[in-house]
Amino acid sequence: MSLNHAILGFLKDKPLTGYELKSVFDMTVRHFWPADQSRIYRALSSLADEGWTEVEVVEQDTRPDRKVYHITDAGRAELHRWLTTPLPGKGQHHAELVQVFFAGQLNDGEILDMLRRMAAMAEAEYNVLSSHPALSGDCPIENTSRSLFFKMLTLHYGIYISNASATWLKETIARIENSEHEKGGKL
Amino acid sequence: MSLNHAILGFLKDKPLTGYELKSVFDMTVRHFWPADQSRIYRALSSLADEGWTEVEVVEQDTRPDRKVYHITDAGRAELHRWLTTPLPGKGQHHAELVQVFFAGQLNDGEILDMLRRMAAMAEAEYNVLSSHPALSGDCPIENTSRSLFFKMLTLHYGIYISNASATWLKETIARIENSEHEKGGKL
DNA sequence: CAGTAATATATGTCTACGCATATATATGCT
DNA sequence: AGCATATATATGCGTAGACATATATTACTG
Repeated sequence: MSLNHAILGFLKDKPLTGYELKSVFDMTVRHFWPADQSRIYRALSSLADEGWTEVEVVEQDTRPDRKVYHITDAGRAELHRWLTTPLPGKGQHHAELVQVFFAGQLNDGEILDMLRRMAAMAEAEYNVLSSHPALSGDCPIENTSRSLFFKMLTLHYGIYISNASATWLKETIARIENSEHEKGGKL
Repeated sequence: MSLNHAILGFLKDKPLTGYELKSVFDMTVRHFWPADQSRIYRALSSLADEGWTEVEVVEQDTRPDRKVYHITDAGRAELHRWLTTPLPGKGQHHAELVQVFFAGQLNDGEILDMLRRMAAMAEAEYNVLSSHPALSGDCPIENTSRSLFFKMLTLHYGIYISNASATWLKETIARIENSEHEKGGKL
């Protein structure tokens, strides 16, 4: 399970609590691996059950005790195993494309609303990623320059793909505005 | 739920059985909406429960009776409602990017294996989509030229994105072969 | 003074999805 | 003769994920 292994990946750098992990996920991998708070806590339980992490309970007076998770040797081995194992390439479910696929049933106004909305989403995504703090050297996690290189790669991938997506949508909108779909224009 | 609405989309053209729907899904929307056989049958049950379809049982001697599903007026209304409703933009989970994100923990040989494998997958996807029968005019479902226009759009999107993905991976591989990640090269 | 955000963990529950399996028969291939 | 494939539907089960809610305190902001 990728969530478990992503957590191991973060814990390898530094011991963390569930609460801290939630904000680390949000600051770094949110755009390709959004993680729900409740799932992080449950994943942390299962990692400890399997012996891949150990819990250090830090008592606090005024707040709930912090449970700081440390990766074990077994956890490091499991992380390495997973990182070098090909993933079963599961087809992604892309509900927006289902809407496009059946858009012929709508009138042009409805279709343009749909596509403009999607284009706005793709552009917003592009803008969010393009203004990511890591791009201005403000990196929220500890990194060697080597590990930073690969973390930045995923950000650049997101920028690249959201840009491609937005471009495709804008071109499609332009084609529909020119009524190509009614003139039998070639794709 | 998109599966339910995709089924309604197909049934609007033509009444179909679960078995037929499975092959229609595989021939048309598989690349952005893979549908498990068991899920299709369960979806069909729930569509009938909600009154969006009606079942016509066609008896057969040697095989199980065919249950042909027809869309109802309520079903057509629901389909239109869904097609014109913005989807809650859920972040996709992309496990391969998790592997790239933590790839700094691997050695260069392991990383190149990973990226070459991913590039091969992306290229394979690109090749499959590029040789889709619909591109040579061999279209497996009934279509007006208007509805065909939008169905083709999703195919072109897949080709466009898988190409972008493969290009990004190949460029990344080249950069690592040139050891940019060890020279502190800029991204 | 009241409301909200931050710190911190945890459970309950629903749904979608994936995989396996069950049942039954005809046809075609090797 | 045996095996795979196509036709046809259905249930069982495990897991991941989404969303809500519970608990408890401090610190800030209007």
